[in-house]
Amino acid sequence: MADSRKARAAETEAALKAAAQRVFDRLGYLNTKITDITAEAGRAAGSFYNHFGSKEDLLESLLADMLAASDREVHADAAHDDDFAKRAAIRWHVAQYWRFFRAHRTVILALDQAALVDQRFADRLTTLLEPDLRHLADHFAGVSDRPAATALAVSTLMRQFTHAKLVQQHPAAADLTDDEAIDLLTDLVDRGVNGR
Amino acid sequence: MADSRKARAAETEAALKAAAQRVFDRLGYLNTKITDITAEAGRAAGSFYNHFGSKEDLLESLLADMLAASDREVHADAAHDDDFAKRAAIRWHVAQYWRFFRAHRTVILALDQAALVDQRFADRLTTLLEPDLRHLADHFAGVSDRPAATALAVSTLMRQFTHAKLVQQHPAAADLTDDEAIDLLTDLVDRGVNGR
DNA sequence: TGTACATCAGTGAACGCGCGTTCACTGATGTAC
DNA sequence: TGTACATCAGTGAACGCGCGTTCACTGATGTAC
Repeated sequence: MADSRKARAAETEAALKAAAQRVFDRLGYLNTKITDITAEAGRAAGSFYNHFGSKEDLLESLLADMLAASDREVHADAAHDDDFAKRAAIRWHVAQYWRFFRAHRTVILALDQAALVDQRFADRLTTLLEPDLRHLADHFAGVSDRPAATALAVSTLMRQFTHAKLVQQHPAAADLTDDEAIDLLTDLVDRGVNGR
Repeated sequence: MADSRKARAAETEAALKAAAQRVFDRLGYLNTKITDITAEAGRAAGSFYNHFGSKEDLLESLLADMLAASDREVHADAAHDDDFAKRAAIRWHVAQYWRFFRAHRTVILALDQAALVDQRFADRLTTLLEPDLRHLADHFAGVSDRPAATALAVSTLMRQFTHAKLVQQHPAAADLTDDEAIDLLTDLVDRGVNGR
């Protein structure tokens, strides 16, 4: 076969990415050394640099994968109800976020950690999240007199609560099923803005 | 004077702590090198180890200071209304948290960063925050059927929104005064649990 | 189809930078007599 | 009160560890003729 070399390279690159995710999960992005990743992937240390310029570069690559997957997921969904006066519309968005976080938590957390020590990543992340936040703010425009700030509050609430439950496995949320957690958040937001 | 030596040592230690806070503010805890701190304090690198065993040790010391200050602040306050069916009681707690975060933000953020890469700090932090969370959960007991999870959600909301506004200076919250921010959070929580 | 050479992915030992940490030294302060 | 010695805070050059990064080498795959 004329391109088994390219195939081998692609295989190694994929193996490094997969290994990176497992190690990030175990040690956290910041605590992970290049050689942790290559060891987990069963390759030599030098191999890493055939595929990525640095750990940050690899993370960028994982981010690109996540965004591609996210685009696919969003387009797969039918047009959604955006009337936040209705509880059901709010619940749909909360559930959407919950699923997204659950699917991509390793990369999301790695990005958070990278943003903490690297201003470039912090700016990058803000820019990436901005459209989602604006989208949320649009939904709040009909039901709140401060849609932008409310959207920010609600998105931070979802982000952190999801993190507490799914990553920290915080005892205060331990006995909630996913659906119960989604309902709890939905109620807080629905009543919080609709005053029901 | 018989103890001007002790006084000098105490002065240097205080200078190192103050310098550390300024540098943490500027670079973040994780990005700060020991020599950044000693340089900021105008001392030699070796001087650091006369007072602290490590950067973590210094942070522990700042944490102790913060807890002492926090105890004083709490005791200075008169007994507060704990009936969360009343908006005023909720607002008092939100405002209290806001003030605390504003006063101690540098140390709180440093602790967050330390917890990210050091499990010891993460556990430490969870243990330290546990009483506050329980306190909050008690207040929610009368108005929510899931007081523990609600307390967690509300505390993460306050933590992150305060962070977004006071640290990131997020554009979506830029035009809010402190009082407006506190009112927005109060409304979300009050309506969110009391369904008004 | 076979042979000779070129290219490429992968290897891992070695290099070197950054930074935490040490330690012999200084000068000032405290103590003993 | 004065002198001699001890103690201590602070100094900064030097040391060494950890880890990112390089690079000469290997063996396999692709290409030219």
